[in-house]
Amino acid sequence: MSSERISDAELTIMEILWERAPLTATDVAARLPDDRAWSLPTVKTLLSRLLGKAAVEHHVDGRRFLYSPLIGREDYVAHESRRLVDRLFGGKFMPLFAHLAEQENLSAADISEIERLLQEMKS
Amino acid sequence: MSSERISDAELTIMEILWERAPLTATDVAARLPDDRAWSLPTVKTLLSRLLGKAAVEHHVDGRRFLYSPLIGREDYVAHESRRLVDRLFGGKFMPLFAHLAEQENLSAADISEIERLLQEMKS
DNA sequence: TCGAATCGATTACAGTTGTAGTCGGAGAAT
DNA sequence: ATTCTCCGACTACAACTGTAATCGATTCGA
Repeated sequence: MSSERISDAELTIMEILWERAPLTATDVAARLPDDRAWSLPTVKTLLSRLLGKAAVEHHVDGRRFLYSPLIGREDYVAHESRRLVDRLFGGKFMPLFAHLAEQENLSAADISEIERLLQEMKS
Repeated sequence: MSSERISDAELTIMEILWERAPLTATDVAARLPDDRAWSLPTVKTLLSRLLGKAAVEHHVDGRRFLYSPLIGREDYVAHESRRLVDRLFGGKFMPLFAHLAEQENLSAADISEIERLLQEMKS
């Protein structure tokens, strides 16, 4: 649950923790993508906010904290996808699919792949 | 273009203008959905901000303004969809489709509909 | 043991967002 | 002409965001 929204900057932190956890604040900072080379204080602020939002937890390790995600990536992705569908496509999947299919200019390979997925679902 | 993000409240206004334009601020307020019964000043603030973001334009009609969208709904939807794909699915369409298909629990009718769409695209 | 390096906590600060009040001017009604 | 009403413009203000500096405590190295 925890319907507090995770901001863009916070998501950057979550991605790092989803990839590997637990990590210290310093570890997280070291794994930042190059285009987001934030200072350590910034990383700590973001971690605190995520703690407040119950998106991560920490436990003490000596004199520092080890952070781990509390929200799963799957759950987050599902939540955000649903949000988009609700906001822009009247809550329905098909219009989104139609939009994406048109927009993304699917290759023949993509189409086959989708067909395979559909077959799978039928069974 | 105009990469200024449109906020949630602002989107509510845009939806009204996409459905029908031009409209005065008072008209827009009258068409608000019940769960967003904002005051007239609020609506005017949001319209001003949208003007600042070049998402709407207005022209004078006597002593009031008539507002119309400058950004098309299609463009906005495409932009936001792409944003989601980039943020959460590594910019690729297929993982999003796979996720949605699984999540949304497609009916047999949905599946046929998708297959039909795919056939269409092949030609 | 005494300074240096680290930690987490607290504070900062401007920009955005949600939500609205107030004010001065221009028309409308009398 | 005077008052009332309505409009857009400006102001308000707290919460959230992005980005960081500083501070007090602790520990590590010398």
